[in-house]
Amino acid sequence: MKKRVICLIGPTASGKTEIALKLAKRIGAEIISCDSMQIYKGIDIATSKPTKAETRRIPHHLIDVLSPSQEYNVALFKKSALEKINHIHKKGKVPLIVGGSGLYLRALIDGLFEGPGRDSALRNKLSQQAKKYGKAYLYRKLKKQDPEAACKIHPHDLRRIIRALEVYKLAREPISARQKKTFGIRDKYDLRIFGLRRKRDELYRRIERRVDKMFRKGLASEIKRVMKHKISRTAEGLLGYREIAGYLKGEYSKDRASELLKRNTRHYAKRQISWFKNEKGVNWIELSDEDKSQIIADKIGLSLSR
RNA sequence: GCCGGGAUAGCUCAGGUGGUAGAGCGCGGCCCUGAAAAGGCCGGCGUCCCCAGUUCAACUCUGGGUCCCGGCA
Repeated sequence: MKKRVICLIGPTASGKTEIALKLAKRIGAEIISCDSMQIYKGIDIATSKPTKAETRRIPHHLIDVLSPSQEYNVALFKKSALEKINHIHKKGKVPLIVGGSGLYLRALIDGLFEGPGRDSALRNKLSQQAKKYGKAYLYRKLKKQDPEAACKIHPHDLRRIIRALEVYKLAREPISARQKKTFGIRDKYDLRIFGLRRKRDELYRRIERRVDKMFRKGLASEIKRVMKHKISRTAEGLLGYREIAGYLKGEYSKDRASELLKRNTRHYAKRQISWFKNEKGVNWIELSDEDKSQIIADKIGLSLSR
């Protein structure tokens, strides 16, 4: 009999954390965070982490493990998530994977191609070339090496062009060929995926309320603290980092920073919605403002026991 | 009150010897496999302030209004 793995996904501010805690309690689960930013220590407000009291009640994994100066990526996530799943199963408990990093989740359940990791020196070299000769130069190169990948990648999408060239150079095989050879845990476990959905305007209102709350809780001083130390490229992408840094440097007002953060978070939520739409096998749960998280958690729990 | 400047997409603004108009942002949609809270792509019929005149044709010219912004009183 296959062991069970449960996933809870949804866009930012959809209410994952709260429902996950209640569900975990009900079914005796331990939570694995599927989140590229909650992995970082010292960034709590900006990432809306569960509180210390909450993580004491329900064991959480892959939260607070890296310093913001360290890089993180899908491959690292996948590896440690697999370990955690095993570890939790051995304890006779059920792993509950919760988060909004869509790529991470997909890489975990459908697999990540076996490829060379990033090579910073090579990437630097390539991006220098792009600056010197233009993106089109690199794109033409890719077209010659790997026409299939070039076909999928937009000529302006420099990041993906570079990655494809990087893989070709290091692996001596096109990325498009490698990407076909992936396997994940979809069939290995009894996988149940639940997705949270809300009406667009309600979700956006929740985002705005959450950002206001972050400011009240001291978002600005948290970012100020983070800015004092070296920060990795990954952590730098955190929503709130650039927006608050601009305010702290005196480029614009606090209100403007809040406005920007709200807008950028809305854009982010939209991208998540787009991404999750293509996720296979999701049981979507339509939520509204009136729904209580306990009742939703109970519903999910009930559907799992049938 | 006088003298300038302005009124065009949700917002900020371009524009045109008269042939019904664009950019950025927002907003909406989408793509995505080692930076993913990142990165990329696509989408514009809108009373061109109102009224009258000239004209085959006015958002564009002329006259008269209305409102806004400067300066001077």
